[in-house]
Amino acid sequence: MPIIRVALPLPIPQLFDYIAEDAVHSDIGRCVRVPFGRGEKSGLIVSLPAEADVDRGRLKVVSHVQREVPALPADWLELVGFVARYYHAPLGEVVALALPPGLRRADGVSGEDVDPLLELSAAGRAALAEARRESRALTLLKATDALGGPARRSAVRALEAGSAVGDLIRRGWLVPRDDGGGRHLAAGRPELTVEQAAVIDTVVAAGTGFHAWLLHGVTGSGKTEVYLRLAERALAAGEQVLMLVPEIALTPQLENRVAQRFPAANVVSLHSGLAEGARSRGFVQALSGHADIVLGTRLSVFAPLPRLGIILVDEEHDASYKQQEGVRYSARDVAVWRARQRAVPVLLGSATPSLESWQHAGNGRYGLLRLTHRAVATTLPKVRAVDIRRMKLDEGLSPALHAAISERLKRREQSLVFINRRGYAPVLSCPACGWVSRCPHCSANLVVHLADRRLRCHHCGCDGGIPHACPSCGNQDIQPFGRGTQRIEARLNELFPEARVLRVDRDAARTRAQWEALLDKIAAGEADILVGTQMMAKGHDFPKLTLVGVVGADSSLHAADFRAPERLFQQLMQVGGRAGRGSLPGEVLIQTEYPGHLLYQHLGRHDFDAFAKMALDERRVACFPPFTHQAMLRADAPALSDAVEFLQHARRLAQSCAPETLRLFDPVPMRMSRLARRERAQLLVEADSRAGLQGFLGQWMTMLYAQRTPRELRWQLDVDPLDV
DNA sequence: AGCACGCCGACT
DNA sequence: GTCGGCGTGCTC
Repeated sequence: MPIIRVALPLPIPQLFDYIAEDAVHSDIGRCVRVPFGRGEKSGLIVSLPAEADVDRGRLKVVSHVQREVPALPADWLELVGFVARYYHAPLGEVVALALPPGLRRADGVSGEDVDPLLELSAAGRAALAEARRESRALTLLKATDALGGPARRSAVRALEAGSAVGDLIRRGWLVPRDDGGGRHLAAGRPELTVEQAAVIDTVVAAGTGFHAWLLHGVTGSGKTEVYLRLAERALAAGEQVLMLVPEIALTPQLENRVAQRFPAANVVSLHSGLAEGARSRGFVQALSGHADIVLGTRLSVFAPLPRLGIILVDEEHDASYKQQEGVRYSARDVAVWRARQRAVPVLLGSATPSLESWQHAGNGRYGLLRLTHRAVATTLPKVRAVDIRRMKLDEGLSPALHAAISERLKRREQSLVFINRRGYAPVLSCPACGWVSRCPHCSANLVVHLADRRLRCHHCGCDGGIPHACPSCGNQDIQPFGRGTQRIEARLNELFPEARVLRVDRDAARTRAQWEALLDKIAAGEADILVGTQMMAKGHDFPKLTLVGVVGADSSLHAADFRAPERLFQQLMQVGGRAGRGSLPGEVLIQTEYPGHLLYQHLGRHDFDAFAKMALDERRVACFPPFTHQAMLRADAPALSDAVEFLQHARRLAQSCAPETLRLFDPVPMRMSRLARRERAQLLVEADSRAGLQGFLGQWMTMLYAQRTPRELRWQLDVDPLDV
């Protein structure tokens, strides 16, 4: 009587055995429904053990084995196994995170091939030949023919008059074709620059097999074209491409570009915003090998790809690759492991690489590839630090920035005022008694949103009305203190009444549709001055944008987090890169009280190498990553003392098994110690070697899982934490 | 995570 | 005398 071992989505590190009469070895990797306790759960078969690890009499019988979908292959089980081991998470939780929910529930998946490959039929060619008058159908047929080969239904739909695609199929002008023709390319790809060609040659010359590359390319140097060419080579070899992007909502442009370049390829996009059915279908297409390109956010690193040929990670420094809840994996790091496992190349690209990756490139673990020239514009923008120490600012705007904006208005070019704070003002305060608007649930201030007259917490989302008098002393004269996007927007409207001011922050672009509408508006030149947060820093081209003014950058110069300077440099470099991407030269003005600060100096010279060297030297001296390896144990409870007590207990347990080289810090309240009515504390663990850290964490977690914790207390481990 | 079992305070 | 509090322990 065969026994199956099943991973279930439970916060405990055990697997559960069941009896399955007809189970065979090839059922490993299949989804199942099993009786569990009083109810039923869905999980994944991970092995067929010869003997159960409990008395046979206790085993229950599996309810259902999902055999309509191909089983997850052994390499995929290894992948989730690695993630479970490295991040010390229960295997079942990793499986639950990696599998689309619909698939894991082991119910059927409908309609796999939703994007058929189409080509012109003889009838279609005839219709094209004898066409005399224009019609929507003919316009589309012509455009489809111009692609020069077979194309996916979705690619045809994206063409002019694309909505007529159903009509063309009904008339028999376009017919399905079943050959896996993902190799066909659209005509008219851009010429490569010398640097781009050299980069591709280097990757190609290294041959197949595992190679990790760091592609450092300045903004506008055409990294995407390098990705597309490498993808093209993989597709031509009949391989699948995995392309990771930070946030799919911010990169519809890339999605379109990939679809346009490879009209016949089956491009599957995977992200958490997808409807359940679509995500399951995409995953199954990857699994069955019908997907040619998987393009998606961090969770797509778990796509099973039987013909995987290359992994591309765009904007590899981006923090959104790190999951910030549950299993706190880094998709970028998992991608590198995956490439090694599958013996394929992986390319990490960025204009501002993470210092971790930069260090790997420096010591030869990664090959370093460079794009030092802009492909799309003549020069990099001129960066200038504006010394505001002796200046009278107008609502945070310096005379220099004011003048620069006026100049752009005269020349009918666009300006961007970049401020990393949304809302009207970061806090409402009373000058008489010192009262400030605090969030009742978090250790954060409530932000003034004047547009809808609310006080809002950016951490837990709660909001309330703006009081007319100080709730503490009754003073009528309470003032918004500090500046956010809305306040700058309001002042710019007063200063430049003739200009069209457009605010671009998370409040203005709450949905993907709103965001795309804003992008269209900017691209169409329907705005003169943009006021934006970091959303504006992501890779978009605005040809008429020639000025970026940075307000309030200094605040992150002395932040407590040792990664703050790295993030600031990355952010300013990225947002500065928005200036002058068309034929017009760009300019960046950074308002600062520290014009001599080395960070700004390096930025002014676009000298990432010098900045990275400085930052890495500081990290080496201070024994921070990437020179040490960290893990963070976090606990949260309604009372701070409970969280701290648990961590102190955990620390005592750790001391009993910690090697000499391990450094255990004291439990401390987190910087945002109170969040959504829960108090949070953390305990940092540091080691010189990854192996030393991992060995310790294994023992420590075993001990911690064995502890019974008070029901109101929750804890989780964060390996390689980003926020310390 | 659920969910049951299991011992101590205010109610029909 | 019961209903129910959540502490503790198990789920193949």
